[in-house]
Amino acid sequence: MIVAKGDGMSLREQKKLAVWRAIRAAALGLFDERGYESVSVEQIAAAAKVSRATFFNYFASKEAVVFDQDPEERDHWRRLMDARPAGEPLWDSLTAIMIGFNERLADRMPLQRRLKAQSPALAQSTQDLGEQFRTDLRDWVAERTDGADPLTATLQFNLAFAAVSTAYQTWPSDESFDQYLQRLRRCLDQAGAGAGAKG
Amino acid sequence: MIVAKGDGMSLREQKKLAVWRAIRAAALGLFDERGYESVSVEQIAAAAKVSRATFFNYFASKEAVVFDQDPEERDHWRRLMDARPAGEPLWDSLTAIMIGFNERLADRMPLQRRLKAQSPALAQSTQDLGEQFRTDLRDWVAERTDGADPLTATLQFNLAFAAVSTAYQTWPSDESFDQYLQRLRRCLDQAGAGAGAKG
DNA sequence: CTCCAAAACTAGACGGCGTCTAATTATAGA
DNA sequence: TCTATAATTAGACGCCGTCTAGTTTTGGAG
Repeated sequence: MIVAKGDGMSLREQKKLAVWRAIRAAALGLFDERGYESVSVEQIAAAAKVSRATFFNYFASKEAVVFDQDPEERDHWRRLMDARPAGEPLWDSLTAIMIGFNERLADRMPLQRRLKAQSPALAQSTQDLGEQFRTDLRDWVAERTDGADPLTATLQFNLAFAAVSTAYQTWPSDESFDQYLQRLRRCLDQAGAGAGAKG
Repeated sequence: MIVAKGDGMSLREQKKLAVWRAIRAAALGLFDERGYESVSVEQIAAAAKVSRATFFNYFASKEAVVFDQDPEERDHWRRLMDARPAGEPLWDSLTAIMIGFNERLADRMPLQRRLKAQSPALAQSTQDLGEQFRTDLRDWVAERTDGADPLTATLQFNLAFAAVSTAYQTWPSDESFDQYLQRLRRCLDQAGAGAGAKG
Protein backbone atom coordinates (compact mmCIF):
# COMPACT_ATOMS: atom_id res chain seq x y z
CA MET A 1 0.00 0.00 0.00
CA ILE A 2 3.04 2.24 -0.25
CA VAL A 3 2.12 3.15 -3.77
CA ALA A 4 3.11 5.66 -6.35
CA LYS A 5 5.79 5.29 -8.92
CA GLY A 6 7.59 7.73 -11.18
CA ASP A 7 4.84 10.27 -10.86
CA GLY A 8 2.13 10.15 -8.31
CA MET A 9 0.36 7.41 -10.20
CA SER A 10 -0.22 3.80 -9.32
CA LEU A 11 0.39 1.21 -12.00
CA ARG A 12 -3.33 0.94 -12.59
CA GLU A 13 -3.61 4.65 -13.15
CA GLN A 14 -0.74 4.60 -15.58
CA LYS A 15 -2.42 1.88 -17.58
CA LYS A 16 -5.68 3.75 -17.60
CA LEU A 17 -3.94 6.80 -18.94
CA ALA A 18 -2.33 4.70 -21.64
CA VAL A 19 -5.70 3.35 -22.72
CA TRP A 20 -7.16 6.86 -22.67
CA ARG A 21 -4.44 8.03 -24.98
CA ALA A 22 -4.76 5.03 -27.24
CA ILE A 23 -8.44 5.68 -27.72
CA ARG A 24 -7.96 9.35 -28.36
CA ALA A 25 -5.11 8.75 -30.77
CA ALA A 26 -7.14 6.21 -32.68
CA ALA A 27 -10.12 8.54 -32.82
CA LEU A 28 -8.22 11.60 -33.96
CA GLY A 29 -6.41 9.55 -36.55
CA LEU A 30 -9.65 8.29 -38.05
CA PHE A 31 -11.32 11.69 -37.86
CA ASP A 32 -8.37 13.23 -39.58
CA GLU A 33 -8.51 10.94 -42.56
CA ARG A 34 -12.24 10.32 -42.94
CA GLY A 35 -13.95 13.19 -41.15
CA TYR A 36 -15.82 13.32 -37.88
CA GLU A 37 -19.30 12.38 -39.02
CA SER A 38 -18.33 9.32 -40.97
CA VAL A 39 -16.44 7.60 -38.20
CA SER A 40 -18.55 5.68 -35.71
CA VAL A 41 -17.75 4.96 -32.10
CA GLU A 42 -17.60 1.29 -33.00
CA GLN A 43 -14.85 1.98 -35.47
CA ILE A 44 -12.90 4.04 -32.98
CA ALA A 45 -13.18 1.30 -30.40
CA ALA A 46 -12.05 -1.28 -32.91
CA ALA A 47 -9.06 0.82 -33.94
CA ALA A 48 -8.09 1.23 -30.31
CA LYS A 49 -8.50 -2.53 -29.72
CA VAL A 50 -11.16 -1.94 -27.16
CA SER A 51 -14.88 -2.55 -26.89
CA ARG A 52 -17.52 0.03 -27.54
CA ALA A 53 -18.49 -0.09 -23.88
CA THR A 54 -14.95 0.74 -22.86
CA PHE A 55 -14.93 3.76 -25.11
CA PHE A 56 -17.83 5.13 -23.11
CA ASN A 57 -16.03 4.31 -19.89
CA TYR A 58 -13.39 6.80 -20.92
CA PHE A 59 -15.36 9.42 -22.81
CA ALA A 60 -18.84 10.65 -22.03
CA SER A 61 -19.66 11.13 -25.70
CA LYS A 62 -18.21 11.00 -29.16
CA GLU A 63 -17.63 14.74 -29.01
CA ALA A 64 -15.70 14.42 -25.79
CA VAL A 65 -12.93 12.56 -27.55
CA VAL A 66 -12.28 15.69 -29.56
CA PHE A 67 -12.50 18.22 -26.77
CA ASP A 68 -11.40 16.52 -23.56
CA GLN A 69 -7.95 17.39 -22.35
CA ASP A 70 -5.21 14.99 -21.50
CA PRO A 71 -5.29 14.43 -17.75
CA GLU A 72 -1.73 15.67 -17.48
CA GLU A 73 -2.76 18.97 -19.00
CA ARG A 74 -4.93 19.51 -16.03
CA ASP A 75 -1.90 19.69 -13.77
CA HIS A 76 -0.48 22.36 -16.00
CA TRP A 77 -3.41 24.72 -15.86
CA ARG A 78 -3.90 24.16 -12.15
CA ARG A 79 -0.33 25.27 -11.70
CA LEU A 80 -1.09 28.32 -13.81
CA MET A 81 -3.92 29.22 -11.49
CA ASP A 82 -1.97 28.61 -8.33
CA ALA A 83 0.85 30.75 -9.66
CA ARG A 84 -1.21 33.96 -9.70
CA PRO A 85 -0.17 36.24 -6.85
CA ALA A 86 -2.78 36.82 -4.20
CA GLY A 87 -3.33 40.54 -4.65
CA GLU A 88 -3.43 40.59 -8.43
CA PRO A 89 -6.54 42.10 -10.06
CA LEU A 90 -8.84 39.37 -11.31
CA TRP A 91 -8.70 40.46 -14.91
CA ASP A 92 -4.93 40.34 -15.00
CA SER A 93 -5.00 36.85 -13.58
CA LEU A 94 -7.56 35.71 -16.11
CA THR A 95 -5.54 37.16 -18.94
CA ALA A 96 -2.39 35.40 -17.85
CA ILE A 97 -4.16 32.09 -17.31
CA MET A 98 -5.90 32.22 -20.66
CA ILE A 99 -2.69 32.92 -22.49
CA GLY A 100 -0.82 30.22 -20.60
CA PHE A 101 -3.55 27.75 -21.33
CA ASN A 102 -3.76 28.56 -25.00
CA GLU A 103 -0.02 28.39 -25.52
CA ARG A 104 -0.28 24.68 -24.88
CA LEU A 105 -2.82 24.05 -27.60
CA ALA A 106 -0.46 24.43 -30.52
CA ASP A 107 -0.57 20.76 -31.37
CA ARG A 108 -4.25 20.08 -31.19
CA MET A 109 -5.80 23.30 -32.45
CA PRO A 110 -5.14 22.75 -36.17
CA LEU A 111 -6.91 19.41 -36.28
CA GLN A 112 -9.70 20.65 -34.08
CA ARG A 113 -10.24 23.57 -36.41
CA ARG A 114 -10.32 21.34 -39.44
CA LEU A 115 -12.87 19.06 -37.84
CA LYS A 116 -15.09 21.91 -36.74
CA ALA A 117 -15.02 23.32 -40.23
CA GLN A 118 -16.21 20.00 -41.65
CA SER A 119 -18.74 18.96 -39.11
CA PRO A 120 -21.91 20.85 -38.29
CA ALA A 121 -22.27 18.75 -35.15
CA LEU A 122 -18.95 19.90 -33.77
CA ALA A 123 -19.25 23.40 -35.14
CA GLN A 124 -21.66 24.64 -32.56
CA SER A 125 -20.37 22.93 -29.53
CA THR A 126 -19.89 24.83 -26.32
CA GLN A 127 -16.92 22.66 -25.55
CA ASP A 128 -14.15 24.21 -27.58
CA LEU A 129 -11.48 24.42 -24.91
CA GLY A 130 -12.62 21.58 -22.80
CA GLU A 131 -15.35 21.83 -20.27
CA GLN A 132 -12.91 20.61 -17.67
CA PHE A 133 -10.82 23.74 -17.96
CA ARG A 134 -13.87 25.93 -17.84
CA THR A 135 -15.10 24.25 -14.70
CA ASP A 136 -11.76 24.41 -12.97
CA LEU A 137 -11.33 28.05 -13.83
CA ARG A 138 -14.84 28.79 -12.65
CA ASP A 139 -14.07 27.19 -9.31
CA TRP A 140 -10.81 29.02 -9.05
CA VAL A 141 -12.52 32.36 -9.69
CA ALA A 142 -15.19 31.56 -7.14
CA GLU A 143 -12.61 30.80 -4.51
CA ARG A 144 -10.43 33.74 -5.37
CA THR A 145 -13.30 36.22 -5.23
CA ASP A 146 -15.03 34.64 -2.28
CA GLY A 147 -17.11 37.21 -0.51
CA ALA A 148 -16.70 39.85 -3.20
CA ASP A 149 -19.26 40.81 -5.83
CA PRO A 150 -20.11 37.58 -7.68
CA LEU A 151 -21.63 39.40 -10.64
CA THR A 152 -18.44 41.23 -11.49
CA ALA A 153 -16.44 38.05 -11.11
CA THR A 154 -18.78 36.06 -13.35
CA LEU A 155 -18.77 38.85 -15.87
CA GLN A 156 -15.01 38.97 -16.09
CA PHE A 157 -14.90 35.21 -16.39
CA ASN A 158 -17.33 35.28 -19.28
CA LEU A 159 -15.63 38.23 -20.94
CA ALA A 160 -12.33 36.39 -20.88
CA PHE A 161 -13.88 33.46 -22.68
CA ALA A 162 -15.54 35.79 -25.15
CA ALA A 163 -12.13 37.23 -25.92
CA VAL A 164 -10.74 33.77 -26.58
CA SER A 165 -13.70 32.90 -28.78
CA THR A 166 -13.15 36.05 -30.75
CA ALA A 167 -9.50 35.30 -31.34
CA TYR A 168 -10.43 31.80 -32.38
CA GLN A 169 -13.26 32.86 -34.69
CA THR A 170 -11.25 35.51 -36.47
CA TRP A 171 -8.22 33.31 -36.94
CA PRO A 172 -7.82 33.02 -40.72
CA SER A 173 -6.90 29.61 -41.99
CA ASP A 174 -3.60 30.83 -43.41
CA GLU A 175 -2.29 32.31 -40.19
CA SER A 176 0.16 30.60 -37.89
CA PHE A 177 -0.54 29.56 -34.35
CA ASP A 178 1.75 32.29 -33.08
CA GLN A 179 -0.31 34.85 -34.87
CA TYR A 180 -3.34 33.39 -33.17
CA LEU A 181 -1.68 33.94 -29.80
CA GLN A 182 -0.89 37.51 -30.72
CA ARG A 183 -4.46 38.03 -31.72
CA LEU A 184 -5.60 36.54 -28.45
CA ARG A 185 -3.54 39.03 -26.49
CA ARG A 186 -5.08 41.86 -28.42
CA CYS A 187 -8.57 40.58 -27.75
CA LEU A 188 -7.91 40.25 -24.05
CA ASP A 189 -6.44 43.73 -23.93
CA GLN A 190 -9.37 45.27 -25.72
CA ALA A 191 -11.88 43.41 -23.58
CA GLY A 192 -10.05 44.67 -20.51
CA ALA A 193 -10.11 48.23 -21.77
CA GLY A 194 -13.80 48.02 -22.51
CA ALA A 195 -16.05 47.25 -25.41
CA GLY A 196 -17.15 50.86 -25.47
CA ALA A 197 -13.64 52.21 -25.81
CA LYS A 198 -12.86 53.08 -29.36
CA GLY A 199 -15.30 51.53 -31.70
CA MET B 1 -51.40 35.57 -57.71
CA ILE B 2 -52.24 38.81 -55.93
CA VAL B 3 -51.80 37.16 -52.60
CA ALA B 4 -51.28 38.23 -49.08
CA LYS B 5 -53.94 38.59 -46.51
CA GLY B 6 -54.02 40.30 -43.13
CA ASP B 7 -50.26 40.35 -42.92
CA GLY B 8 -47.91 39.63 -45.73
CA MET B 9 -48.61 35.93 -45.50
CA SER B 10 -50.29 33.60 -47.92
CA LEU B 11 -52.86 31.18 -46.60
CA ARG B 12 -50.34 28.39 -46.75
CA GLU B 13 -47.88 30.36 -44.71
CA GLN B 14 -50.49 31.14 -42.12
CA LYS B 15 -51.31 27.47 -41.75
CA LYS B 16 -47.68 26.59 -41.45
CA LEU B 17 -47.28 29.09 -38.67
CA ALA B 18 -50.30 27.65 -36.91
CA VAL B 19 -48.82 24.16 -37.04
CA TRP B 20 -45.48 25.48 -35.83
CA ARG B 21 -47.16 27.02 -32.83
CA ALA B 22 -49.25 23.94 -32.16
CA ILE B 23 -46.17 21.78 -32.04
CA ARG B 24 -44.27 24.14 -29.81
CA ALA B 25 -47.21 24.60 -27.48
CA ALA B 26 -47.66 20.85 -27.18
CA ALA B 27 -43.97 20.35 -26.55
CA LEU B 28 -43.60 23.04 -23.91
CA GLY B 29 -46.72 21.82 -22.18
CA LEU B 30 -45.40 18.29 -21.93
CA PHE B 31 -41.92 19.44 -20.91
CA ASP B 32 -43.43 21.61 -18.24
CA GLU B 33 -45.32 18.81 -16.59
CA ARG B 34 -43.02 15.84 -17.12
CA GLY B 35 -39.57 17.29 -17.74
CA TYR B 36 -37.53 17.54 -20.91
CA GLU B 37 -35.77 14.20 -20.88
CA SER B 38 -38.79 12.06 -20.27
CA VAL B 39 -40.82 13.37 -23.17
CA SER B 40 -40.05 11.85 -26.54
CA VAL B 41 -40.47 13.44 -29.93
CA GLU B 42 -43.11 10.82 -30.67
CA GLN B 43 -45.16 12.00 -27.74
CA ILE B 44 -44.83 15.62 -28.75
CA ALA B 45 -45.95 14.81 -32.26
CA ALA B 46 -48.89 12.84 -30.94
CA ALA B 47 -49.93 15.66 -28.65
CA ALA B 48 -49.76 18.10 -31.55
CA LYS B 49 -51.78 15.70 -33.74
CA VAL B 50 -48.98 15.43 -36.20
CA SER B 51 -46.56 12.75 -37.31
CA ARG B 52 -43.03 12.40 -36.04
CA ALA B 53 -41.75 13.23 -39.52
CA THR B 54 -43.67 16.49 -39.51
CA PHE B 55 -42.13 17.45 -36.21
CA PHE B 56 -38.73 17.29 -37.87
CA ASN B 57 -40.04 19.30 -40.79
CA TYR B 58 -40.59 22.16 -38.40
CA PHE B 59 -37.76 21.74 -35.91
CA ALA B 60 -34.26 20.59 -36.63
CA SER B 61 -33.96 18.81 -33.30
CA LYS B 62 -35.73 18.20 -30.04
CA GLU B 63 -33.71 21.01 -28.50
CA ALA B 64 -34.80 23.42 -31.18
CA VAL B 65 -38.37 23.29 -29.97
CA VAL B 66 -37.19 24.85 -26.74
CA PHE B 67 -34.91 27.50 -28.19
CA ASP B 68 -36.28 28.49 -31.57
CA GLN B 69 -38.08 31.78 -31.73
CA ASP B 70 -41.53 32.37 -33.06
CA PRO B 71 -41.18 33.56 -36.65
CA GLU B 72 -43.01 36.76 -35.79
CA GLU B 73 -40.40 37.57 -33.19
CA ARG B 74 -37.91 37.79 -35.96
CA ASP B 75 -39.69 40.80 -37.38
CA HIS B 76 -39.40 42.46 -34.02
CA TRP B 77 -35.67 42.12 -33.63
CA ARG B 78 -35.03 43.05 -37.23
CA ARG B 79 -36.91 46.25 -36.56
CA LEU B 80 -34.73 46.78 -33.51
CA MET B 81 -31.64 46.52 -35.67
CA ASP B 82 -32.96 48.75 -38.41
CA ALA B 83 -33.91 51.35 -35.84
CA ARG B 84 -30.33 52.03 -34.79
CA PRO B 85 -29.14 55.38 -36.17
CA ALA B 86 -26.38 55.19 -38.73
CA GLY B 87 -23.63 56.99 -36.84
CA GLU B 88 -24.17 55.33 -33.47
CA PRO B 89 -21.16 53.60 -31.91
CA LEU B 90 -21.42 49.86 -32.34
CA TRP B 91 -21.41 49.09 -28.66
CA ASP B 92 -24.32 51.42 -27.99
CA SER B 93 -26.28 49.76 -30.75
CA LEU B 94 -25.54 46.31 -29.42
CA THR B 95 -26.57 47.33 -25.94
CA ALA B 96 -29.89 48.71 -27.14
CA ILE B 97 -30.61 45.70 -29.31
CA MET B 98 -29.79 43.23 -26.58
CA ILE B 99 -32.04 44.97 -24.11
CA GLY B 100 -34.84 45.27 -26.62
CA PHE B 101 -34.54 41.63 -27.50
CA ASN B 102 -34.47 40.45 -23.92
CA GLU B 103 -37.46 42.54 -22.90
CA ARG B 104 -39.54 40.29 -25.08
CA LEU B 105 -38.52 37.12 -23.37
CA ALA B 106 -40.54 37.63 -20.22
CA ASP B 107 -42.97 34.85 -21.04
CA ARG B 108 -40.63 32.12 -22.11
CA MET B 109 -37.62 32.64 -19.87
CA PRO B 110 -39.09 31.14 -16.70
CA LEU B 111 -39.97 27.83 -18.30
CA GLN B 112 -36.71 27.76 -20.19
CA ARG B 113 -34.82 28.26 -16.97
CA ARG B 114 -36.72 25.52 -15.23
CA LEU B 115 -36.01 23.11 -18.04
CA LYS B 116 -32.34 23.95 -18.16
CA ALA B 117 -32.09 23.42 -14.44
CA GLN B 118 -33.58 19.95 -14.78
CA SER B 119 -31.93 18.72 -17.89
CA PRO B 120 -28.20 18.20 -18.34
CA ALA B 121 -28.75 17.96 -22.08
CA LEU B 122 -30.23 21.44 -22.28
CA ALA B 123 -28.01 22.88 -19.60
CA GLN B 124 -24.96 23.21 -21.76
CA SER B 125 -26.49 24.23 -25.01
CA THR B 126 -25.10 27.13 -26.97
CA GLN B 127 -28.57 27.97 -28.12
CA ASP B 128 -30.00 29.90 -25.21
CA LEU B 129 -31.39 32.90 -27.02
CA GLY B 130 -32.02 31.27 -30.31
CA GLU B 131 -29.42 30.72 -32.91
CA GLN B 132 -31.55 32.61 -35.37
CA PHE B 133 -31.14 35.84 -33.43
CA ARG B 134 -27.44 35.31 -33.09
CA THR B 135 -27.08 34.77 -36.82
CA ASP B 136 -29.17 37.77 -37.74
CA LEU B 137 -27.29 39.99 -35.34
CA ARG B 138 -24.00 38.70 -36.67
CA ASP B 139 -25.04 39.61 -40.19
CA TRP B 140 -26.25 42.99 -39.09
CA VAL B 141 -22.93 43.72 -37.39
CA ALA B 142 -21.01 42.57 -40.44
CA GLU B 143 -23.00 44.87 -42.67
CA ARG B 144 -22.86 47.78 -40.28
CA THR B 145 -19.11 47.55 -39.84
CA ASP B 146 -18.34 46.68 -43.42
CA GLY B 147 -14.84 47.73 -44.25
CA ALA B 148 -13.91 48.51 -40.67
CA ASP B 149 -11.81 46.36 -38.36
CA PRO B 150 -13.58 42.97 -38.23
CA LEU B 151 -11.77 41.87 -35.09
CA THR B 152 -13.09 44.73 -33.02
CA ALA B 153 -16.58 44.17 -34.36
CA THR B 154 -16.50 40.46 -33.61
CA LEU B 155 -15.12 41.15 -30.19
CA GLN B 156 -17.89 43.56 -29.30
CA PHE B 157 -20.44 41.13 -30.62
CA ASN B 158 -19.08 38.36 -28.42
CA LEU B 159 -18.72 40.62 -25.41
CA ALA B 160 -22.35 41.61 -25.69
CA PHE B 161 -23.41 37.98 -25.60
CA ALA B 162 -21.07 37.34 -22.69
CA ALA B 163 -22.81 40.14 -20.82
CA VAL B 164 -26.19 38.56 -21.48
CA SER B 165 -24.93 35.16 -20.38
CA THR B 166 -23.63 36.67 -17.20
CA ALA B 167 -26.92 38.31 -16.37
CA TYR B 168 -28.67 35.05 -17.09
CA GLN B 169 -26.28 32.90 -15.07
CA THR B 170 -26.35 35.14 -12.03
CA TRP B 171 -30.11 35.50 -12.02
CA PRO B 172 -31.23 33.98 -8.72
CA SER B 173 -34.35 31.87 -8.89
CA ASP B 174 -36.24 34.18 -6.55
CA GLU B 175 -35.71 37.33 -8.58
CA SER B 176 -38.26 38.80 -10.94
CA PHE B 177 -37.81 39.20 -14.64
CA ASP B 178 -37.53 42.96 -14.22
CA GLN B 179 -34.65 42.47 -11.89
CA TYR B 180 -33.06 40.30 -14.53
CA LEU B 181 -33.36 43.15 -17.01
CA GLN B 182 -31.79 45.55 -14.54
CA ARG B 183 -28.96 43.14 -14.03
CA LEU B 184 -28.55 42.84 -17.76
CA ARG B 185 -28.12 46.58 -18.09
CA ARG B 186 -25.47 46.57 -15.42
CA CYS B 187 -23.60 43.78 -17.17
CA LEU B 188 -23.68 45.58 -20.49
CA ASP B 189 -22.49 48.79 -18.87
CA GLN B 190 -19.63 47.08 -17.12
CA ALA B 191 -18.61 45.22 -20.23
CA GLY B 192 -18.64 48.49 -22.11
CA ALA B 193 -16.50 50.17 -19.49
CA GLY B 194 -14.01 47.31 -19.58
CA ALA B 195 -13.34 44.16 -17.68
CA GLY B 196 -10.19 45.68 -16.30
CA ALA B 197 -11.93 48.75 -14.90
CA LYS B 198 -12.24 48.39 -11.17
CA GLY B 199 -12.75 44.84 -10.30
C1' DC C 1 4.62 -17.85 -6.33
C1' DT C 2 -0.23 -18.15 -5.01
C1' DC C 3 -4.38 -16.29 -4.49
C1' DC C 4 -8.20 -12.98 -4.16
C1' DA C 5 -10.72 -8.85 -4.03
C1' DA C 6 -11.04 -4.95 -6.68
C1' DA C 7 -10.89 -2.95 -10.98
C1' DA C 8 -11.29 -3.08 -15.80
C1' DC C 9 -13.36 -4.87 -19.63
C1' DT C 10 -16.99 -6.92 -22.47
C1' DA C 11 -21.28 -8.59 -25.09
C1' DG C 12 -25.65 -7.56 -26.02
C1' DA C 13 -29.92 -5.41 -25.82
C1' DC C 14 -32.62 -1.27 -25.54
C1' DG C 15 -34.89 3.35 -26.33
C1' DG C 16 -34.48 7.47 -28.59
C1' DC C 17 -32.78 10.82 -32.07
C1' DG C 18 -32.28 12.35 -36.64
C1' DT C 19 -32.28 11.07 -41.73
C1' DC C 20 -34.24 9.44 -45.83
C1' DT C 21 -37.39 7.60 -49.37
C1' DA C 22 -41.36 6.80 -51.55
C1' DA C 23 -45.95 7.27 -51.40
C1' DT C 24 -50.30 9.67 -50.03
C1' DT C 25 -53.16 13.61 -48.99
C1' DA C 26 -54.46 18.48 -48.85
C1' DT C 27 -54.91 22.87 -50.98
C1' DA C 28 -54.49 27.22 -53.53
C1' DG C 29 -55.65 29.13 -57.40
C1' DA C 30 -56.59 29.03 -62.50
C1' DT D 1 -63.65 21.25 -61.42
C1' DC D 2 -59.07 20.25 -62.14
C1' DT D 3 -54.08 20.27 -61.42
C1' DA D 4 -49.51 21.42 -60.00
C1' DT D 5 -47.35 22.04 -55.87
C1' DA D 6 -46.70 21.82 -51.15
C1' DA D 7 -47.47 19.36 -46.89
C1' DT D 8 -47.85 15.23 -44.48
C1' DT D 9 -47.04 10.55 -43.59
C1' DA D 10 -45.38 5.57 -42.52
C1' DG D 11 -41.67 3.01 -42.07
C1' DA D 12 -37.09 1.63 -42.03
C1' DC D 13 -32.33 2.65 -41.01
C1' DG D 14 -27.85 3.76 -38.57
C1' DC D 15 -25.89 5.55 -34.71
C1' DC D 16 -25.51 7.36 -29.98
C1' DG D 17 -25.61 6.77 -25.19
C1' DT D 18 -27.26 3.79 -21.24
C1' DC D 19 -27.57 -0.25 -18.65
C1' DT D 20 -27.06 -4.93 -16.83
C1' DA D 21 -24.90 -8.94 -15.84
C1' DG D 22 -21.20 -11.58 -16.55
C1' DT D 23 -16.07 -12.34 -17.62
C1' DT D 24 -11.24 -11.24 -17.52
C1' DT D 25 -7.26 -8.89 -15.78
C1' DT D 26 -4.22 -7.39 -12.31
C1' DG D 27 -1.64 -5.61 -8.45
C1' DG D 28 0.02 -6.61 -4.30
C1' DA D 29 -0.43 -9.06 0.46
C1' DG D 30 0.98 -13.16 2.52
